[in-house]
Formats: sequence, C-alpha cells, structure tokens
Amino acid sequence: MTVTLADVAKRARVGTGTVSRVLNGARNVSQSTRDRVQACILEMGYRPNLVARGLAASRTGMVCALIPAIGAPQHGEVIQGLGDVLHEHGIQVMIGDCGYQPDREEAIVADFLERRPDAFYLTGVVHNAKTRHMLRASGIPIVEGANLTDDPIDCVVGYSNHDAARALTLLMHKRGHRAMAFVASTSEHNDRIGDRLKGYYAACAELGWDSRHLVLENANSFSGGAAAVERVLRHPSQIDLLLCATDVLAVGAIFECQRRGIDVPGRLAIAGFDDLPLAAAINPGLTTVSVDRIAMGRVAGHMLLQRLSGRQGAHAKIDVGFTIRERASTCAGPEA
Amino acid sequence: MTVTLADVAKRARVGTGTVSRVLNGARNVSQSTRDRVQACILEMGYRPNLVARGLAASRTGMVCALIPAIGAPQHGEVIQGLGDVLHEHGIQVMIGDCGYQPDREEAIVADFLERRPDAFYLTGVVHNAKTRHMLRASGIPIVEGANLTDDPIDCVVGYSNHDAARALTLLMHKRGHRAMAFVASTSEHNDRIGDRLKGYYAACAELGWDSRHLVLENANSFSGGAAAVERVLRHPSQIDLLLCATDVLAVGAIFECQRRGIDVPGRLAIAGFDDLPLAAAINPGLTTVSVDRIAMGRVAGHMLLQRLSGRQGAHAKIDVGFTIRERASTCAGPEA
DNA sequence: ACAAGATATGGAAGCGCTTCCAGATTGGCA
DNA sequence: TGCCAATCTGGAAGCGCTTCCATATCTTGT
Repeated sequence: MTVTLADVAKRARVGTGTVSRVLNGARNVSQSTRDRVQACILEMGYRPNLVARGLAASRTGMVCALIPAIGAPQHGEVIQGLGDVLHEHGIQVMIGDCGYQPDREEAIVADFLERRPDAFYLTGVVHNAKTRHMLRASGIPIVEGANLTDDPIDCVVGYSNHDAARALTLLMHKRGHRAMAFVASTSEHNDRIGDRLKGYYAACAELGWDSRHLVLENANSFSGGAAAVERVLRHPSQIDLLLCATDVLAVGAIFECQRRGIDVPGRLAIAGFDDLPLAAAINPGLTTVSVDRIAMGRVAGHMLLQRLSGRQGAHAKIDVGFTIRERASTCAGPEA
Repeated sequence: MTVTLADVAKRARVGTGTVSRVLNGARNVSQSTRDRVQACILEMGYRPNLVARGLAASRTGMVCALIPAIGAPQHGEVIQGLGDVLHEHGIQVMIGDCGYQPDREEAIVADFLERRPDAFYLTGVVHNAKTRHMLRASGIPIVEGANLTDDPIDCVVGYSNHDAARALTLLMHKRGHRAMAFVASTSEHNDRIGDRLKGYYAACAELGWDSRHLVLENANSFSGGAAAVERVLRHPSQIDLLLCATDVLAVGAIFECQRRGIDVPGRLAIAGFDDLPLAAAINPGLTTVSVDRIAMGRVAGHMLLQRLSGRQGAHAKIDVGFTIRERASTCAGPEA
C-alpha cells in the first residue's frame, strides 16, 4: 500500500538503518549511498511515518500549546511566533483551548501527555496542583507565558502585568487624572487580569489613595465595558478615568460613551490593556498597554528549543517588557 | 520508567491483549477481569501511549484543521465547534495556519499527512492541485468548510457566500439604496471573498446595473476600510452604500466616517459580512451577514465522525444557511 | 450426559521506524 | 607491507500498543 522505509531500503539495496541515517541527516553516510537513497525516496514518493518515528525515537516533534481562548487575537499572535520558530525545526504545534477553566486545562494536559509531546507551552502562570504535578512528572520542558512569576513550573517568558498596570495608573495620575475606576473582567482564574488589578492597587497605595478607588467587575465583552460606564456615571464622586483590564472592555466603554454623548476624554477618559488593532482604529484612539506578542511567542519557541537540545537549564525567566501607548482617549496632561 | 500496558498485564496476571480490550471497551471481557485490570490501572497510574496505539492501530485519534489565520475569531469559532464534537470521541484537533497562501497550505498538508491524521478539515473550497491530490491519495475523510462547491475533494459543509452577497445586495436595493460600491479585501486566494464579489456582480446584473458599479480592493484591515471611504467620497457619482466584503473593512469604514463627520447611513450607508461581535457593538450597529460558525464546526465534526465510522459516504454536502442582520448602518427602507 | 455453539483469554506477530552493535572497508603511517 | 584507527554499512532488537488466532471455559438444548 503505502511505501515504507524498508521498501526504500530494498530498492536502494541498503539496510534500513542507512535509509534512516540519510533521512535524519547523519553525516556518516557516503555521498554515493546518500544520493542513491535520496533518488529512491523521490522515485517512490516515500513519506516517513512520524507516528512510527515518534514511537521508536521517543521524540514526536510535537509541542502542545494551551491558550485560554482560540480566536482571541492576542493568543493567536503568541502561537504564531511560537509556531514560526518551531516549524523551522520540523516541530508542529498542537493547540488546546482551555477556556479559562483550570479543570479543563488539567483534562487537556492529561490528554495531551498521552500523545507524548516533546514540550509544553502554557498561557499564564497559575495552574492547579494536579496540572503542575503532571507536567513536572512528565520531565519535558515547559514554558509558561504572558506573565511572570518567581515560581514557574520550569521556564517562563512574559512581562509583568502587575508592573504594567501600576505604570499605567501612575502615568495617568501624572497626566492629571485624579478620580479613577478600574474594571476587571470576570475571571477568577485569569492571573493576568488578577495581576493587573493588583498593580492598580499598588499604584493607588503609592499615591495614598487608600481604598477610595472604585473597582468593578464585568464580563470581558463590549457590553461588559458598556455596563461599566453606566455604573461609573452613577457613582457619587465624579470619576474622570476608567481603567479597563482589557481593550475589549475599553472599546465597549467608548462605544457606550458615544451613545450617551459623553465626551472622551473630556468628561470621562478611558484606557485599556492589550493594544489590539482596534485600539488604534477607534475614535478616539485608545490609550493602552502594548506587548510584542509575536516576539514573545518566538522567545518561547527558542527557549523550548534550547531546553530540548539541553543547552539551557530549567528555571530560565525572560521579561519581554511592555510599552504604554498614549492615544487620544486619555488626557495629554499638563506637560504634554 | 513509565508504566506500560505490559506492566499492567503482569500485575493483573492477564495477557496484554486483555488489558488492551479493557482499555478499548471491548465487551467480551468478564466483569471480574475487567475490574481487576481497572484496579491495577488506577493503582499504577497507567496512562496509555497514544503514539504506540496510533502505530499499531493505524488510527491516531487526530484530525488536522487548516485555517487561514489563527487569531481570527471567525475561524476560532469553527474550530471550537469542531473540537467540541470530536473531543467527545477522544479525537484531538491539530490546527495549521496557512495564512491565505496555497503554497503554505500545500506544505502544511504534506507535513501533517506524515503524522497520519484520521481526517482533515479545510477552510474554503479552493486548493491547489497538489494539495487536492495528496489529500485524495491519502484516502482519509476530508471536509471542506465555510463555503459551498459542487466539486469538493470529499465532503463540504458551509453556506453560499455567493448567494449571501447577492441576497444582501438585493435587499439593500429594496431598502432604497441605488448607488453602491463594493470593497473586496486583497486576497487572490480567498474563495469566500471571491464568491462574495461574484454574488454582488450577479445581483447587479439582475438589477440591470451593467458594470456601472464601483469595485475597490483594499487590505482586510480597519485602515483598508478607511481608505475605501476616502475613494468612495472622491467618486463622481454620489455613492450611498458601501458594501464591504468583511466586517473588519466595514468597521474601519465607519470609523473613518466618524472622523470625517459623515453621517452613517444618512450620507453613506455601510454593510459588512461575518457578524463579528464588533458589528453589534459599534455605533451605528452594522448591517451584516451572519452565520452560526460554531454550529458549522459541529456539523463538520459530525460529518467526519460519520465518515470515519463508515456510516456516511463521500460527497456529502450540507448547507448551513445564513441570515442577514439589518442594523442601523443601512437605511430601513421605504416599507420598514 | 454430551455435542455444539458462545464467550473469555493468552500470547505471538507486527505496525514503521531508530539505534546499537558488530563487521567490512578504507586510508594513513611506520 | 602490515596494522590500527576512522569511516561506513547491515541487520537485529525493541519502542508500546492492537489484533488475530488458537485454546480454554462456560452455556444451552436435547
């Protein structure tokens, strides 16, 4: 039926080991033999069976990547960077969608491990105990991404969501905003959102705003952002800046202001987080925190390759940093 | 090191075949044996190696899905539906991102086939000859999605992009719009966009608008939509409706109108295609074509399962239909 | 009680590859 | 010329599972 390595060996009048060596680029094969084998491979249209290779070599050439939502552009970009790097080394990425649910993540990790991937990429740095244990026990390289932690399962590449939120809050204060509200998205198990909120609290503490700050929680959707505006406007103290934990919330908030005829940033300024393409396109442009997610994915890919080749030990930690993009949705401030 | 099926067999004092039968739910195993084996599996923490199973059974329990852009919410939804159905049957989905490039698609198909997936899902119905040949030769079930065709590789599930665009155009005519322009996104190899344009042409022909229609082509981005507005406004004949091949273009167009102070739909009406969450959130709400993509993915999943179980022959074709969502970005028309 | 079918089970063969070891060939150097 | 090291090559063993066949055990009908 399908042509196997043994068929190629027979036709080229060599042993199966030799064909295998040619395929894997081992250099101790004479040029003449190599050419003959290559010719047979072409003539016969031979395509290796990676399942068999995986079993024999206990290397599958597969890396599993878990993201909380397929179809979210942020995570797509990370996967793109990761894939770009890994594909060059013949490694395919298998994506799992764990929908912000630790239980689901655990189930997917368990399933994926049965396929014997060479490595794992996880979004976020908080995972349940069983997940951590399974991954540790598997002994394969793990990279956690999109945030930072001092206690990674293995390696971590990302940026400090905490520091970014803190920096954004302080910058907004410098620009003259004094009465802020923070909208977090409903997500008990999203460490990035959690850290953003903590960063906001940290900045508030530094500014001496002990607990007078308003914190809302809404679904991470356009309508969640709209609902936040409603609540902010009702609030007794005149709030002048709405800090949103995601761009989606922020954009929803801007739309709601448009509907209500509320001037942004004149009456209410709005800032987001993620720098989606939408943030630059909307009117007014959305002030937000930007991270080069494709680069982050690439770094994750390189880390995994290093770990797989043994050239890199565990517990590496890389901070890819962040940039605050100031646009027209917040005030330019006194000095600008 | 890791515990294998043979280890379980030894401990349970049965043959390897029996353990395999227990694992795969074959019913000709006595209850007592079954219980004993199950107990050993739990005690030893045995996890099957799906790579070995794949080799032995020549069923890997993997389905490959190719989408043109990971991170695009439309395709994410399809994959979600597909995955939901397949996961229930222990099948994992491996995603490939072919970035609207037929060559890349061909390369990915070639790579993926080496992993011996049980089936394939492809986005779109146009693929190059080598891709079609490889897939046909592989003999596994193939489902093409997101459009319809009379010449599928195997099966197809989707809706007629052509008919949807035609219906939208005719409806807009009925609503009183008389001078339209169509913006296609730059994409020589995107059959969905191509068919939408053809559908527009078909409607124009029916309305007797022979070739007076303006057709633009811009990158599929917010700024591409903005650029289209610029060109439409410059056009000598006063165009009253901009039909966009995607919601992204349409939203970019609306933003540009906001910037220029152009009334939508008063001066220029705008319609899109895809019904992204953004379409309902923006002001004014965007008239667009809606398809239940999650359901489409689920149907694709069921089709593949049917094909895999042999209960369904090749060449099935399922039309999941579409809905036109009229919102405030186009005129309500005389009778509304 | 006994034949004939139904049901349960062990174990060998084999899936298509990698890898290791042993043997064959070559070349360099004294 | 002879010997050792370096280089190349064939083929067996084995990766962890499924599946088939042969055997053993249990039913049931008469």
